[in-house]
Amino acid sequence: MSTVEEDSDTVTVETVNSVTLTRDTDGNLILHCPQNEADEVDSEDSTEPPHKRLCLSSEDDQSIDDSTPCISVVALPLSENDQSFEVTMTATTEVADDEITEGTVTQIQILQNEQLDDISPLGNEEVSAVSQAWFTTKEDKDSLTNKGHKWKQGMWSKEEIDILMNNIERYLKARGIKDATEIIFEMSKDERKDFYRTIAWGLNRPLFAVYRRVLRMYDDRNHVGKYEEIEKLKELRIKHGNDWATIGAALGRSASSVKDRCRLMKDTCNTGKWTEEEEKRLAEVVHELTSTEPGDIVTQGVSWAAVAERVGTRSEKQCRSKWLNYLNWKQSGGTEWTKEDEINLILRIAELDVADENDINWDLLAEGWSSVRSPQWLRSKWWTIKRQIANHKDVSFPASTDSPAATVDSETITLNSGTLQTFEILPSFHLQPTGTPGTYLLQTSSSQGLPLTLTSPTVTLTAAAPASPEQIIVHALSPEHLLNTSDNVTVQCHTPRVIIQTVATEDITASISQAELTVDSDIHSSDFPEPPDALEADTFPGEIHQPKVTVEPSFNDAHVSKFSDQNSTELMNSVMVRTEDLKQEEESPSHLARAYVTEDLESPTIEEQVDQTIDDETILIVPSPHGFIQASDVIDTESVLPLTTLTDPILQHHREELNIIGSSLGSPVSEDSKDVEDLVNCH
DNA sequence: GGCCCTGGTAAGGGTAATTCATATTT
DNA sequence: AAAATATGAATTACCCTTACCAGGGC
Repeated sequence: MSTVEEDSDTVTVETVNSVTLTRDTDGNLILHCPQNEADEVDSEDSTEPPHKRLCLSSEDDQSIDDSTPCISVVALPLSENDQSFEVTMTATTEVADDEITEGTVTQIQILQNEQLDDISPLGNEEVSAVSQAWFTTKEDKDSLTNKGHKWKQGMWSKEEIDILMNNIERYLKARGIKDATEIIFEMSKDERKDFYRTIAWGLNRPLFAVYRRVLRMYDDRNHVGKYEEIEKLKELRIKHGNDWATIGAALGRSASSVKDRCRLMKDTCNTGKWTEEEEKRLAEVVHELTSTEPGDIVTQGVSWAAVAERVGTRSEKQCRSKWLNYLNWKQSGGTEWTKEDEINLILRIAELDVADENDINWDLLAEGWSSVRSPQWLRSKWWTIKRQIANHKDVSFPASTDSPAATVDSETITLNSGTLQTFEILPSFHLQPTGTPGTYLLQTSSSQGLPLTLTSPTVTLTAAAPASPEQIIVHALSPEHLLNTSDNVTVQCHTPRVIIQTVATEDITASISQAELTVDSDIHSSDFPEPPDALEADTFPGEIHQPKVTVEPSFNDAHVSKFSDQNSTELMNSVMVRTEDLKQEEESPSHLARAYVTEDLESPTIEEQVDQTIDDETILIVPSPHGFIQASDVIDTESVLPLTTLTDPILQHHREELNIIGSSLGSPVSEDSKDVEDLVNCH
C-alpha cells in the first residue's frame, strides 16, 4: 500500500500468472491477484508481508520514466493468512486518467521492495520475469528455477496465443506499423529492438520460445500443407545437403518445414506393415541402445535417430511409433485394452483432480497398467475417448470427467438423469442435456470456430457456467419443448459478423439468468463443408426420446462460415456493455448482424444488433477460465476483461493473406473499449 | 580478448490429425 | 455378396526444446 513512484533500481517483478484488472463504478482500478498463483512463484521467504506497489508505465516506453503519472494505490490483503491482495488504484493526473479510461496500454507492475534484479514491465494481466529473459542454456534455466521461477512449456494454449496476438497488435498500433511481418522479416535487429520482449509481456514463456512461436506464426512459407514436391525435394537434398534454408527457399517452404519433411524420407525406408524381422530388429536395437532387457518397459530416453539408423529400413518416426504403440507393449506381455479399461481411465483421470489436462502425468497413470501400451499411447487414447463424446473439444477439461458423464458403459454415456442425448445440429454444434430438465448445453467446436448459436423462440441462451467458456446453456422454457419429439425445435444459425461476448458470473448456475437472442444474417464464407440445408439432428442409436432439432440457417451462400478472415485480436479486449432490455429481433437476411451479448446476474442482455454490410467475420469471444475474474461489484462498462477467441491465429493469419482484411472493419479497432463502442455505433 | 546480449541454425523429441488397410456390420 | 462403417496402424504436417554458434557492443 503505497503510492506509485519512480524507483527503478530496487525492484523486481513478482511473477504471477493471473493478475486481473477491473474497474469499478467509481473509476478505481482493481487488481486481483489470486493467492495460489502468487504463492507458486513467491520467493523462498513466505513470511514476507505483501508490500506491493504498483507502477504504471506507458506502452511506448517500457522503461518507467519520470512522466509516469501518479497513481494512488491501496493494497489490501484479502485476509490475514492470505497472500493474495486487492489493490485499488486511483489515477490522480489527467494523463493517468486518460490512459486508464481510454484503455490504452497501461502496463502495471507489481514491485517488490526487497528484490533487486531487474525491472520487467507487466503485461495485460500478468508479468513474468521468465518472459523477459532470453535463455536457452541449461544453466540459465537452472538459475531461474533456483530462484523459484516456473514457466510454461509445451503446446501454447489458446489463452497464451491470444495474449501474444494482442500484444503484437498493440505493438503495431503504437508504432503505426501495419503488418507484423515487416518487423519480423524486414527490420534489422536494431530497428526491432525490444519487439520480442514487448510482445512477450504477460506470457510466462522464455523469450526464445516467444520468438520461435512468432517466427513460425508469421512465416507464410510455413503451413503450406502437403508436400507434393517430393521428387524435387529429393533432388535439392542431394544438391544442398542439410542446407535447409536454401532448399526451403527453392521450394517456397520454411527451413524447418523442409527439414522436418526430410526426416521422414529415407532411401531405404519401407512403408506399410512391419515384417517380423523388422520388429525383431527394432526390439533388439532399442534394448541395446537403452541397456535394457527384452520385457522391460522402455518409453523414454531412446534416441530414435540412432535406433532408425540401426534398424535400417525405417525412419525414426516409424520406429518410435511402432515401439510406443505396439512393440514394447507386446514384448512386455501387455494385455488387450478393454471397455473396462476405458472406464477406468476416465475415472482415474477424474480422480486426479488436476485442473489442466496438460498437468496429467501420463507416465504415472500408465504405470503398472498392462493394457496400456505406453504413456504416450494412453494420452492419445484419452483423446480418442474424448472425441467420441460428441462435444469433445468443448467440454472443459474438468467437466469432461465429472458430470454430466457420470458413468460410461460400453455403448452410451449415462447422465445422472438419464441417457445422454446428443444432437448434432451442425458439425460443430451439439445440444446436450445438462441433467437439469430443460437445460441443455449448446456447444461449439473451437476448431470449427462457428461462433454463434441462436435460438428458437422456445429456447433461450444463457451464459455458460464459469467452468466452460465455450458452452452456452440452452434453456427450454419447459422441458417438454425439447423432449417432445413431435415438437420440433428449430435452431437458427446466423453466424457472420456476430460477436458474442459472454461474461460468466460467479454463480450463474445458482441464479439463472437468460437472454434471448436471435440474429439473422448472411453467411458469406465458404469454409464449411456441409450444405446448410436444414440438417436434421443425428442421434445416438438406442435413444428413445429425442428432440428433433433442425437447423434452418438463413444463408445466402451455401455454406456456414468458419471464422475466417478477421483479425479478431483487434477486439480481444472489448468492452462489456449492458442494456436493460431483452431483445429478440430478426434482421433481414441480407444484412449482417453483430451482437454484443453480455450477461451477468442482474441483466443478461443482448446489447446491440447492428446491421453491417461487412464481409463475413465471426467471433465468439468468451472469457478465459483462467483470466476471468469476477469483481464482487457490478462491473462497469469499461471494465477490460481478458477474453478468449476461438480463432486459431495461425490459420487466421494465413487466411488473412487470402482475404482482404482490415478494410472490413473500416478503421483499426483498438482493444480500447470506447473504440469498440464507437465501432458498434457507427455501423 | 573476454563476456554478454540478441538472434540465428540444426537436430531431434514430440503431438495431433489424416490417411490407409482391414475387420465388422448392415 | 456388396456396401457402409468402424477401427487400429501408419503416416505426416507441424510444434517445441535443446544445443550450439555468430556478430555486435562493451
